[in-house]
This record gives sequence, structure tokens and C-alpha cells, in this order.
Amino acid sequence: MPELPEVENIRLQLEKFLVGHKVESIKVNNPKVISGDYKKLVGAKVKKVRRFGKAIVVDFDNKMSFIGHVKMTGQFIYRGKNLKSPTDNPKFGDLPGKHTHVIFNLDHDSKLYFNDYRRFGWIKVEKTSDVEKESFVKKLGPEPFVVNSSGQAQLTLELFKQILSKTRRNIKTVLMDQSVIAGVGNIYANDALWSAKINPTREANSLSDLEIDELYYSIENVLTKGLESGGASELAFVRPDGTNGSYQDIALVYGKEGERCNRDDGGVIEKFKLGGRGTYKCSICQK
DNA sequence: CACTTGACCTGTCCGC
DNA sequence: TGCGGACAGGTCAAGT
Repeated sequence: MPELPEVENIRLQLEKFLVGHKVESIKVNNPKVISGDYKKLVGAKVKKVRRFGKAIVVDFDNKMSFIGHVKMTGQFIYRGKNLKSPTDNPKFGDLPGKHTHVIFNLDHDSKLYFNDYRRFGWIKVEKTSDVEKESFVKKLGPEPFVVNSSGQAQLTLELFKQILSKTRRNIKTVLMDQSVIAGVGNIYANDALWSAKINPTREANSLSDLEIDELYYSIENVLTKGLESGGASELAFVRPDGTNGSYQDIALVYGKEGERCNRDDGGVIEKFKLGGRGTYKCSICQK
């Protein structure tokens, strides 16, 4: 669900829709999902929207920011003038809904809603200068490729090799570890491993140089496809205008249990648990 | 220190 | 039909 491509899609739309808007008031329906002195955002204008791994950062013109994480089921929904979807998407006509926890009332009759039916997501308000000191942000490893708006270090092939050589954890768990690579989650980890024909259970330090090369470019490739298709709309993911992404339609192994392998090699996609997560692999090409 | 597991939540689906 | 339980998966705290 919301992994780097989904969160980057959220960022792109929020940047387009929010920059220049002033916060007139903030309504908090569920105090548990928002922390920090959010009243300090009232009267401030949105200046910039950044992304750190799977977190969104909205910077205001008064040196305040909020950092938000949608986890699996959170949504940032923007409604423009007269509360219309900025792209005339008819979904989410009944906002605010049962799971709307925070509403930012903006100028020109527009609003930003934060919804999350599982309430795992969160928003934290703090000084802009404190965002990068935040423990969540500090723990993030390099970005897998340059799409970040924050100047964060990029994961090079050399660095990737170094990291993998140092651990015997299974390669899939390593890919999903945010301190190793920021932004890869379950869907893209599964698909990148299938692309590179690597069994998810392999110990990271057992991969050959050639396999690491394959994997490195596979990660870049699946994330790019995810970005371009608007993300994977599994569970509750929608972009801020309410539209779905379509990566789920082109997913390579994720969610394909029992189906024939895309390579048509006679393999069948099997599902099992690895590190507590649903994991998919082809019985033939990912030995 | 390296790594794994459980808790946090609620909606959906499956089997009995 | 209704009900219990497994499952979904990002992150952190607690456990091995």
C-alpha cells in the first residue's frame, strides 16, 4: 500500500493543490492522530511539500511544518472551491466521513482531510528546523533513486552491495527495512525480487554481484512503474483528488497467488509468510 | 548487537 | 444467517 510511489503521488498532488493556500482553522475529531501545537499552523500559508521515505512533510511560511504518515490506510484528500474534487472525481462526496480525523480548513473554501479507518497513520506538527531531527526521519536510509524533494542521499549500486554483504537476514526483509532503503514496502519488494529472479528467502549476503545488479535495477524499475501508474490502490489508497492508481493491474507477482508466472515458464505463484508478511514467488524462476 | 515477534486498529473475507 | 478468526501491512517497542 502506500510505499514510495504512492506517497510520491500524494506529494505531487498536495504540492499542486496546497501551495499558497492559507490555513484558516483546524478541526480535530480524533486527538490521537495529531500531535504537536497544531494551532500554530492557523494563519500560515503552505510553502512546500516534501517526502522523506514514506512520510509527507508540509512546510508553512512561518517556519512550522507537519510531518504525516498514512501507514496502510491513511488518506490525504483535498477538496477545492465549493469542496469539489480538483479533477472532478466523484468519489468521496460525503466528506467528512466516519474516519475523518483531522480537517484543515483552507482559504477559498477548500479543505484538506486526513482519513484513516485503522488509525495507524499520524500527523506531527513541529518547527521546520526540527523535521530532520525527528527520529523517524533520522532513521531513514538512502532513497532508492532520485525522485526525492529533500536532497536525501541516493542509494548507489556500490552502497547497496556494501549493505547487503553485511547481513544474513532474508533479502526481502532487508529491502523493506527503512533504514536500509527508504520507501520500499511489501508490494514493490515482492515485484522487484520476481523481476530479478531472486527467492525472497535468500540470505542477503549470499547474493552474487550479478544478482545484486539485477535487483538494484529491478527496484528502480518497479518503483518507476508504480510512480507512473499513480500507485497501487490496494486497501484504501487514493490520491488527494480521490482518484485511484492502477499499479495493481500491472503487478508482477503481488496478489497473484495460484496464477501462472508472467514469464510463462510453467511456474505457479505461491504465497507464504516471511517475517510475518505475505510473500509471493514463482515456483520455477525464483529458486 | 543482530534479528524476530507482537501490538497497534478496523474492515473484509472465509469456513463452519 | 451469524460468528469467530485470520488477514491486510508500516513502524516501533519489547523480546530472544
